[in-house]
Amino acid sequence: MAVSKKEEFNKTDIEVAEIAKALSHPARIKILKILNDLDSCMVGNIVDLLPLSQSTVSQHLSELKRVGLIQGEIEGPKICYCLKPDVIEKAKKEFSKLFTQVCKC
Amino acid sequence: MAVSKKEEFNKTDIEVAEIAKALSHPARIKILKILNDLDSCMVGNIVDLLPLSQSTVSQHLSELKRVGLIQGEIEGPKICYCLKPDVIEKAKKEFSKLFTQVCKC
DNA sequence: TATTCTCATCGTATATTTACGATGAACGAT
DNA sequence: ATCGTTCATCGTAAATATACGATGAGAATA
Repeated sequence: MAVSKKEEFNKTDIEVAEIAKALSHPARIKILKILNDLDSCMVGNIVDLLPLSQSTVSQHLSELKRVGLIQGEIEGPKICYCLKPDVIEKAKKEFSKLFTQVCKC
Repeated sequence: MAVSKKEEFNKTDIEVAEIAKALSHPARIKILKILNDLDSCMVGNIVDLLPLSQSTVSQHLSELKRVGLIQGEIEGPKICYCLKPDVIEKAKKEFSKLFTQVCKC
């Protein structure tokens, strides 16, 4: 695509778009729900619940981690992933604000 | 990417992901805001407010139209685009539900 | 009818995303 | 020290997204 022009927009719009991008695949939506449901949050557990390979799931986790919606902590040979409620809360507010702003109400 | 596996997820997650995808570019976020601000909503007006070519803007409008967030009505040689508040309202609720569900609160 | 305006679509180039298997690093257990 | 487990990353292939200019269709206007 030649050259991206995303940076030419305002910071808030870019931020919301980034979060939206992280949520733009059903696997990532489901991962968030899984992390909310499970106590233990090994990658293997998540892989078992998705129709995707381990490496693909790992990529999806990276994308969610990139925007800060989740975090991973090393726990021996395993990695414990979990939600970051403060970031999710912030995202919730930003989306709510956007929709309200744009909803003529 | 070999073959997409998106259809293998549940319908609700796919729907939310689709809306998120439509919101995953700052140009499209801005277009929603522009449509909310302007009375007249010709494509040309939108193009003037974005750092993108007419054809690119047209593609972004198509994506928003595809998921139903906006609609376009022919008005002579022009096309009047406008928001679809009911769909936006629905999207707002779905995102709110997702974040609440996933926020441990 | 010819011209102009408005916009979608086509063709194209390049970037990014999605998917997988293979590999290797890090760690615990034997 | 070796082995098994766990996971990220690499390499790769194919699909999709982003961007543009060119073209053409449709409608109003001259």
